[in-house]
Amino acid sequence: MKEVRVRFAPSPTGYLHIGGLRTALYDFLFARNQSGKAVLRIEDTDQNREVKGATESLIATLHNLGIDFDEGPETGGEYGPYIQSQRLDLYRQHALELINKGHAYYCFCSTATLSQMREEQQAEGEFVKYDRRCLKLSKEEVNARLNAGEPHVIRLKMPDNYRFAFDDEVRGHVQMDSSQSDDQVLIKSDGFPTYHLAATVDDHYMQISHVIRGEEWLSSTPKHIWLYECLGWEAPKWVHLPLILNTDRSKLSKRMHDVSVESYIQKGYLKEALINFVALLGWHPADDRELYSLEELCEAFSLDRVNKAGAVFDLTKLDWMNGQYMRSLPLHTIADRAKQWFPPQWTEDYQRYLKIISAARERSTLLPELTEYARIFFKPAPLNPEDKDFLLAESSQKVLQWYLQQLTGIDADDAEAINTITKAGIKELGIKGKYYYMPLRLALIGQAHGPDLPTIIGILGKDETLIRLGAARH
RNA sequence: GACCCCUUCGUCUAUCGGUGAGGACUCAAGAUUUUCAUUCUUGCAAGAGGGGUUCAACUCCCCUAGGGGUCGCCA
Repeated sequence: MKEVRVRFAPSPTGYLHIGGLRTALYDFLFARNQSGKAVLRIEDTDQNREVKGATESLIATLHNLGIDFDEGPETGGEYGPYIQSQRLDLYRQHALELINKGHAYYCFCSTATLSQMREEQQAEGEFVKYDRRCLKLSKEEVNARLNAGEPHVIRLKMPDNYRFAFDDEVRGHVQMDSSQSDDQVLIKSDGFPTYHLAATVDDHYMQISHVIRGEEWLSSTPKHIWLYECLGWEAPKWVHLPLILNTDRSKLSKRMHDVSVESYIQKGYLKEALINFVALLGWHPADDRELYSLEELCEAFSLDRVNKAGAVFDLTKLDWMNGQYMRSLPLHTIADRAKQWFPPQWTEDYQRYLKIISAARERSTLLPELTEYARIFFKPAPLNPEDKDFLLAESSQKVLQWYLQQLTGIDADDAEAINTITKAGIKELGIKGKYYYMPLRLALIGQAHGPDLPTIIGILGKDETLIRLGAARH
């Protein structure tokens, strides 16, 4: 069997789209699963849309997520260059070849002419497509206008009355009539190729075995198939992934959702959760398992379990999953990832910082929430009036007084000893439940709810514990 | 509008002709916990509609409806 080679081919227009992440991930998983190669190719053929630095940030984001490509602009490889703007000659060469074979032609129509033509077709209720007026130009006239330096494009001549049929790996057999395909522009007037030409040429030379892309490409697949035929190349296998959807079931867009992967990372989502969650949007193994690491996904992934229907991007489940990873990942991993949200002084004492993260991760969904939970250990939360009154009550003061005395002879890290005196206090004072615990928690952290006493005291340390207890006494 | 794709709980999904249609998220109730969180248990909730084929259809076929995608010198 032919070696599996797939490519992820984003345009450097600013950020990694959630849909792009899913495609990149499936490319990666499929390649790994099949012991094939995953190629990263930058499709920067639209000079108007290109954003400076986008390529670098795209590569960095993918790398940070652990999705590393075998070949690409930064890693190199034997099929480079992997940036389309560096392969312009190759595209032009094949466009010319198509013209020579009679499969493509020069077109001098201006955008104004074209839009007028389209308006008329629209008004007539016709299928909107190029009317081929430049195909009728004589060779002499074409050459004359070319020599005169007239702006022009090169168009692909689609066949008439042709039935395109192909087998899509997820959709099965798909058929389309050539009458629905426009004479696509192959080379733009600025000399750059369009996606259709560039991708086809590159996929061929990079020996791509499976073209994995979003369903939005399904209807232009006939154009690509035709290009392969005209160029005399063998077409790859087609894999059109279901779309990721907005809540209203339209294609996921930034109008309705945050769609940039970077922004989810900035919000404090963990890459493990993001990857796990996105992997399950459109693919699912046969069993009921929900939690998968990247490695496990590589092991389990297969194209034949990719769904046909689009999947709504549901943050609620992502949040749940993130919480799962907040608790299950190694403590130091969470601690390191959370660091950027913490003031430097809060992490100086690393052992103490770890204790804080350990307590806080149980109660957090996103990374920045850890900082909020940590706050109470550096400065008690300000008491609200009711809590203040509660703390002033006679029984509360008794608890505080007693606890303060008992604690003096105890090690703050000795959880067992703390539990012992805590229980002893209940017996001794005859105060229990919220009347016992609330004053202590209020005095120690300024709020009625939170971690258990040994945890709080262990983090605070003995000195600080005594100070806070003392400060609450009147 | 034309063409193409899609259709199981609110959401992500399992099921590849024979199931009380399963799991997860959400939500509700309960248990655990001094509290919060976690965790556990239970519950609510689905085959778009109509025809076929078959002893048997969520599963195969057809029609209808609904949703989506595409129709750029953007990808």
